[in-house]
Amino acid sequence: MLMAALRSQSTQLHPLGFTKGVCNMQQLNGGRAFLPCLKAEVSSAEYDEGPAFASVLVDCPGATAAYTYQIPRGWRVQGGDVVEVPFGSQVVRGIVLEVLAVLPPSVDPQGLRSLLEVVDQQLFPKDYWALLEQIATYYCTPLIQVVRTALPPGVLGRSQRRVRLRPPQGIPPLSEQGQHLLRFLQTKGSGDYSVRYLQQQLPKVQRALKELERLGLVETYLAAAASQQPKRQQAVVLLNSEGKTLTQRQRQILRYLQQQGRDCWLQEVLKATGTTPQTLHRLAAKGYIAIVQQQHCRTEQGIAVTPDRPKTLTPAQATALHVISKHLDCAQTFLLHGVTGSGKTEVYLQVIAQCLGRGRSALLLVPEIGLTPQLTDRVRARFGERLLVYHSGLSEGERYDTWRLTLMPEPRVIIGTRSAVLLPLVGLGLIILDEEHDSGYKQDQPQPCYHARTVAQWRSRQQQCPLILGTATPALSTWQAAQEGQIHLLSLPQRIHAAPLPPITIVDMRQELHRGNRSMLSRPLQEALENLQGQQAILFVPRRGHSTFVSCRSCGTVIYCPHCSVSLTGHLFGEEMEVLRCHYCNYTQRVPQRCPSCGSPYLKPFGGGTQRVVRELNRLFPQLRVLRFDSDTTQRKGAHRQLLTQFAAGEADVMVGTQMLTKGIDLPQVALVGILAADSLLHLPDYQAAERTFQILTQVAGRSGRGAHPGQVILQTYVPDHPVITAVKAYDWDSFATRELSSRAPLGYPPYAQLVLLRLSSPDPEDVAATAQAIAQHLQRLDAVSQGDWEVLGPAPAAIAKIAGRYRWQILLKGQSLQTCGLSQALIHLKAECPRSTRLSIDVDPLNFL
DNA sequence: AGCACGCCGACT
DNA sequence: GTCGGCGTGCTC
Repeated sequence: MLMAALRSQSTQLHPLGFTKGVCNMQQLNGGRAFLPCLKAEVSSAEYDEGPAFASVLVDCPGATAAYTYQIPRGWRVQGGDVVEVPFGSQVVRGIVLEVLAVLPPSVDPQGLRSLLEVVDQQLFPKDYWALLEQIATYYCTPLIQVVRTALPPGVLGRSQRRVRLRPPQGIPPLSEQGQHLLRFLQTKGSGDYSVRYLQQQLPKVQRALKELERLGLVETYLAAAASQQPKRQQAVVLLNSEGKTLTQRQRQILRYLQQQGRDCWLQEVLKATGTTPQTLHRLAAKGYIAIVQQQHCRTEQGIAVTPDRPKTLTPAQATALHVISKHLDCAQTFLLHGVTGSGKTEVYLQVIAQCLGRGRSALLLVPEIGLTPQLTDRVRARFGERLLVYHSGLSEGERYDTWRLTLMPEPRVIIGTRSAVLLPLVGLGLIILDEEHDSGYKQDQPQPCYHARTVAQWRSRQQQCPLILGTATPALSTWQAAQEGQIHLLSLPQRIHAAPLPPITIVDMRQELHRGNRSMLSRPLQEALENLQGQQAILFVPRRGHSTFVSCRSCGTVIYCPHCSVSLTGHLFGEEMEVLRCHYCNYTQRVPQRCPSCGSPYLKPFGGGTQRVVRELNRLFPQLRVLRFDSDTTQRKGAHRQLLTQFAAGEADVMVGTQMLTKGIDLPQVALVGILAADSLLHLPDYQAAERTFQILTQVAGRSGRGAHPGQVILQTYVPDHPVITAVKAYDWDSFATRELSSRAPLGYPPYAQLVLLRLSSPDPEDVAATAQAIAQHLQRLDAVSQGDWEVLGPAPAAIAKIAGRYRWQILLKGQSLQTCGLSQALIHLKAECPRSTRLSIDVDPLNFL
């Protein structure tokens, strides 16, 4: 309740507290921008108007309300400032919500403490703050947690308690633990550790620490939170390019600077002109150049690509572009529904160009950055230095700098994953979600469990700019909204150059078995592989190592993870050595020699993971060169790109891979796509199984025949008559969507209702079960539920009943619009009802039910 | 998250 | 009696 009051209050007050959000922007420098400066000058004379207090949102779990602090005399503090404050025995950071002239009556003046430091300023443009509050409200997440996910690393963060050795002195008698700890500190490195680390490494550290501290052998101290700072480098500024007293060398340097037409990094000049720092300093002394410290932005630099020009559009592309460009000032959402290979990207690029031309930035969201190097390259080729890339794989420095750059209104193209929708993005004029159906846009791990599409829709409304959702296989909710007219539907029904979609052949695997073919590769697929004739093939195996579990052929026992209730998956290390690994917690063990249950030696991997397919291929077609493309082989940084490049260059004939193959890969030489086990997707325990299957199969099929060759697709299944399979075969999106929607309506599944999933977990199986029961009962008593607007399903153990030693239960809520029924507040307060051992997470509009 | 405070079981 | 386990509650 306090939080709610605070929130509504602060929303009203913010316009006073927040300034424009962008401060002293340095001028751009040859396409290279500099970061906004960090700290405003503090002058004691001007702000001497009596006591002031700051209401601070503290970055500390369990502290969701705001706390009031004294602002030291002469400090200039505003809403949105990041500050460091004392909090209990620690020092933490927080955000100033508002500045108060009088102390709220609820705060005891005796216990009042002061701000310690202003760490950062002007990070929250007014609109941006409103967006974060909207996310917090909609996704039932404390505001501070939303702020924490939105800010780049190194802005928040807390101090840590550390220990260090004091100068050596006589060693008095010590307890066993004391000796142990002292020896640990002395032998390992500097003898300076965080208490947290020591607690993980050694038993009973607390006690031993106190002992050593009492005897003066060690001291503990509070280390400040690690801050990111803009990086500074020496730069050369040209002041005067003409002069009489110049040497040959000096003239050459000045000419170079003149040609560049911008400030250059000192290192860059040295390298380019082959000169020495002394020469440059001599030029500076003569007044021709200045050498200054400037901020250097750590933004991801792509490999150099040859510039690219806009392409001629097909009539359908041209129509789509024309319609969108008439709405560049409207908060209109478009569904760009284009079959695979229909040239959606070219439409994006040309809309982006128009947006930039109007001086506004464009945000291009992709499901996973590593999977779309081709798209990134194309954007870079078209827009060069205006491109910024943002995703969680960047270094902390890169993320910090890129984040700050988007505070400046300079028009840019930002390409990024889900989290990029949370960038401040001042001057935003266009948002594009490529592959909008992809579930990678939904966060389901830490709260807020936001969907990038939902947040993008809010931003589009806030900024009065268009939002383009592009895909060949829309999410059903998107499709439904388009049918109802809330979204403007734009179709690209044909491939570029009117290339046909590859025909799909369905192979009934039951008959294959009947005919005595026990291989994972059906005869038609084997024949197609034999007849590749220099062209390339992709074999798709749903899910990594799906059903490569190890089972005993004698008694049927399957080896499971001791921590999670999932079977372990076999992995090849080198040639033969099999290792078993858990997909959830990464527990790893060797394959046992004998079955742990019956002792039989016939313990064998089962089913067809990517590795087994590769082995089978090698056995049947030793002449074919095979590449494996899954999360094992693409873990290294840049491995995605490397594998794709290798394949594109024709260094392999067949690529065997998982889901990753479905995404944005454009390989003209692929003439054959084989789908090995379509069924395992269809039968997942999930109401979206049909939708997902249709999407994945259609996307994979679309990888074929993108070049001059027509291409073909062979789809293996045990249920050839399943409506999803027949719809995929016919490329009949409309009838599939209609059918699927009409089956969801009576069950009250989205888009006909809203779902909220409560996930509970605890190391104690009885604790979770009991808590889940208690919460479900509590929910039953709420007005929205007892009046029948909302339904409580469960509690039930989760499909994966245990992950990383925690037992999991869930409760599903189903109803109409969470926002209007007053349930959100009740959900937020549920956390307080859980015992410490159980964790509760609230997932609004969940997509992942495992 | 830390950290203090406080209430029960096994020892000098 | 006290030391030391960890369950509960608070931090402006």
